Amino acid sequence: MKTNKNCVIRLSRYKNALYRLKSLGFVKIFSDNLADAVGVTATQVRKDFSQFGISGTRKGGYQIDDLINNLNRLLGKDEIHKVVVAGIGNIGTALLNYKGFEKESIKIIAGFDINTVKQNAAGEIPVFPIAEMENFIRQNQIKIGVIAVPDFAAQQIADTMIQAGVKGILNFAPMRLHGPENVVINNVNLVLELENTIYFANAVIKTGVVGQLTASAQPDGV
Amino acid sequence: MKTNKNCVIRLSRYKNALYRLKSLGFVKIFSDNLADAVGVTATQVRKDFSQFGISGTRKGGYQIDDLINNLNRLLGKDEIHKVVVAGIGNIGTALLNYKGFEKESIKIIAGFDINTVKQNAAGEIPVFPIAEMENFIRQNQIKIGVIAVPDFAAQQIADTMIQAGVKGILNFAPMRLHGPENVVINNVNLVLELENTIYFANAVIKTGVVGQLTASAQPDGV
DNA sequence: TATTATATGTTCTTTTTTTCACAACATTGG
DNA sequence: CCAATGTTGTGAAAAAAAGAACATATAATA
Repeated sequence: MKTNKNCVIRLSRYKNALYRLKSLGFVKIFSDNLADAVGVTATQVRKDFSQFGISGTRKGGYQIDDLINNLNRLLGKDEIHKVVVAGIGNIGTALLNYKGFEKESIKIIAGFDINTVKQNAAGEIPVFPIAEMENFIRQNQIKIGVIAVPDFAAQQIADTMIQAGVKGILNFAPMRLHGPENVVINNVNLVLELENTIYFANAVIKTGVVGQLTASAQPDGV
Repeated sequence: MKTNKNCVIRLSRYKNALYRLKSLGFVKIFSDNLADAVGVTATQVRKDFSQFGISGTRKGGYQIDDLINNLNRLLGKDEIHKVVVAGIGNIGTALLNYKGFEKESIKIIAGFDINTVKQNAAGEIPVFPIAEMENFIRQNQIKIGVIAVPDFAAQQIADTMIQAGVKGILNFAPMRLHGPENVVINNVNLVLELENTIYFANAVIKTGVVGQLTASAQPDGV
């Protein structure tokens, strides 16, 4: 199958929206409702589902529970994913505190920081010295790491993670990280997001309307 | 001119990379170097620049300072942009503490929180009760707001901001916000980013390589 | 059970984005 | 001053993504 990256990202959004709709009491849904909720066209929704072999019934639309199950399966949520976080500053702390991961089968099992004040081996999610990260990753066979350290330290942390066997990195440091072909690095740059927001807002202020933006995020491999 | 959204986002990335390269001592740069630094092709870099009327010299490449100036101008960095942040939790605090905005002409001038413990009118960046936000935005003619409150409160905060005159919102709450056509809402969903990373990492683990992902982020207007 | 209204699944088009290829031009060295 | 080298800028081609349209299936209804 041709794996379309934007498509996968949309799948995540669908799932997200479906959880919300479900919590509102909906049981079934039509492509155009879901399209509205996510901000794409109904055709796109159907096409995405079709591409991944998800089908509904020709007049009844889609069962939300079925959809969620299918999406979870596709997105790999039928197994628990263990994640470690390097850098327990504000963003790292936010992630450690966030309660919304469990239903996604994501479990942050440890944090690492160089600052002894942040360390706390007895916490609900323990925080260890960064020197212990490599061993920890190896021993627990962690495949996903989050980098929330200052930029100057980021590449080194990434290298360590990769060396220890991590295959996916979510990077919040404001720089592009490099790694081998078989590791996915997803960069989220908050400054950049704010800048873009400002740019488009300015465009709106000057021209009236920008229309529907559907711009690029940045899972960039390597 | 046809404003290509992805293109604008790449411009931000170029600028980012250029600052880094400059700090490393580089003075001029070629399209392929920059392409490497950002993770696109050299042609793409030249075409983007061309589209926005930025030019280099045929054998000397581009002067980094010129580029940065041009990009800043294009991205609206020749004026200071005042920003307010609603919700001084972990992410809100991270933004308030971040020192990298100044060189981008972005200035976070106030935070707002419902929790009196977070409030501190005398701080370097003052934090006021959320009830004062609307007036503050009006009086200071703020055009950009950041939402870092829990999901259930997000839409209401957005409505208030928009009512007060905000034209661009950067939303960290894990849900799609709605607003009128002439307001840009840029959603950054950290859970979703982590999920996507996991998905693509799994793909790597199973198939060996995903190749260069260039997937979508989501400035979605409305 | 037959009929009708409605939503899907898919093909075909259109649009957008990216890449290729190369002419034009600047710099460097003889 | 000329040739050799190397990089830009851009039009044309290719690829990818999104959208429109419609045939087909199915739920509801009588």
